[in-house]
Amino acid sequence: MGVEFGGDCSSTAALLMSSKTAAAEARAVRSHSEAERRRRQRINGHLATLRGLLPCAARLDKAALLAEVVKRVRELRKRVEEVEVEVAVPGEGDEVGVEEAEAGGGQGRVVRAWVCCADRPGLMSELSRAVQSVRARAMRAEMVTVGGRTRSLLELDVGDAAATAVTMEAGDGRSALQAALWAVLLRNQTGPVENFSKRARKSTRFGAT
Amino acid sequence: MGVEFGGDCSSTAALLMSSKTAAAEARAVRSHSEAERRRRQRINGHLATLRGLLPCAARLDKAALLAEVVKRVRELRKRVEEVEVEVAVPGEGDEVGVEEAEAGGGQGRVVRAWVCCADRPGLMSELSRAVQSVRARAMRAEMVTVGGRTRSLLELDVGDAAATAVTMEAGDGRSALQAALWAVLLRNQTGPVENFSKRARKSTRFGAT
DNA sequence: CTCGACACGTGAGGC
DNA sequence: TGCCTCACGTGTCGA
Repeated sequence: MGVEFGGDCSSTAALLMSSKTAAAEARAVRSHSEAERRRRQRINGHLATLRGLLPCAARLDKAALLAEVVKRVRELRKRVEEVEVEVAVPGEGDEVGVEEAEAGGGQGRVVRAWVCCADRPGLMSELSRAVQSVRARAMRAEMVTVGGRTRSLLELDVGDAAATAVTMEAGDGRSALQAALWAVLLRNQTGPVENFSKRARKSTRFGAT
Repeated sequence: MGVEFGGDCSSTAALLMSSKTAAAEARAVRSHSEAERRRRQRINGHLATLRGLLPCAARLDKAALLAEVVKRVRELRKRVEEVEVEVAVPGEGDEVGVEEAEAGGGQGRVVRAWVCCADRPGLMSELSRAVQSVRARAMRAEMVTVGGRTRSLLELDVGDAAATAVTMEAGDGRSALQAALWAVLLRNQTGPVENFSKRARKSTRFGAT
């Protein structure tokens, strides 16, 4: 309302203010609105792309769509961090690690163990036997091999560890597991155990987050 | 420009058009602009959240930010589809599947196999031996166990399969692998093989995208 | 001064 | 009718 009368007002204003920039301003104003329109097109185009990318979020409020996008990004980011950062590309050095997992699962102690070494046939079986040898159970295992080197991550349920090894403390259980894993790793080597400590790197990280 | 004169124009218009809705429209107009302002706040709020969520995309154009978000969502969606949809939560029915992977890795045929069955100690070792029995090599393995049921995904390098089994065609190699995996699965059962086909579900999906 | 990005108010259209 | 969402043109600030 009042816009159709605004023509008179603005023309009056134009006559009053700048006399020389009459048609020049007209072009400037038009280019301005066109540029703004293009900007909106870019934004809404990306918004439409996101709408297509999200499965459930067709026909959604522009704001609600963005909220949904935020949710999805958070979910996916968490998923990736869970499984991808942990099992990274195998490193150059041989490595064995054991650490307590955060107390999320509930009953039974959960331990996270990883081994990085040269790949060889049967390695998976040997690791599995090592796990069994300390009375642990693999809840979840992941392994990646590239360029002849392999890295395995084992999420182990060590039950109520005290029951299976009454005389052991928790620390002994961990080092038993670690020793078994080291044994698997060293079975690959030419010489026996004399370079044991030399090959040990940042093993048995504990409580790292 | 002309807006400061618009006050006169609009009041004139108000006097001319509807005499009774004078102050009512004033309130309506104000509420409208306020609502619109709130709408903008919601959108920009979510936009800011996304800005914080993306690592590299601080201080970015609003449109460029959305483009970056689109990119991230595509990346993450691909990642998740690669490793998470395949290794989903173990189903209720026993299942063995073998399929050719897309030709991404380069040399050597890559086969993707999965097994879903009841969990038991030593299952991992048996699966590993089954893989070895068909002269395949595990490039990558993933396994998830929940509620006593387990599902494993194996990405196998079957080398140049023709070399290890000269008389075999590719199809025979696949079914050999599948038979070995079925053998592992059935070792768990009470009765032997009579319910073989009853337990077979959507096994040996092939070429699915 | 021009260009690009932003927030604002406003008209149109959908429940 | 009122409320809501959207696109539009515009004023404004900063390179």
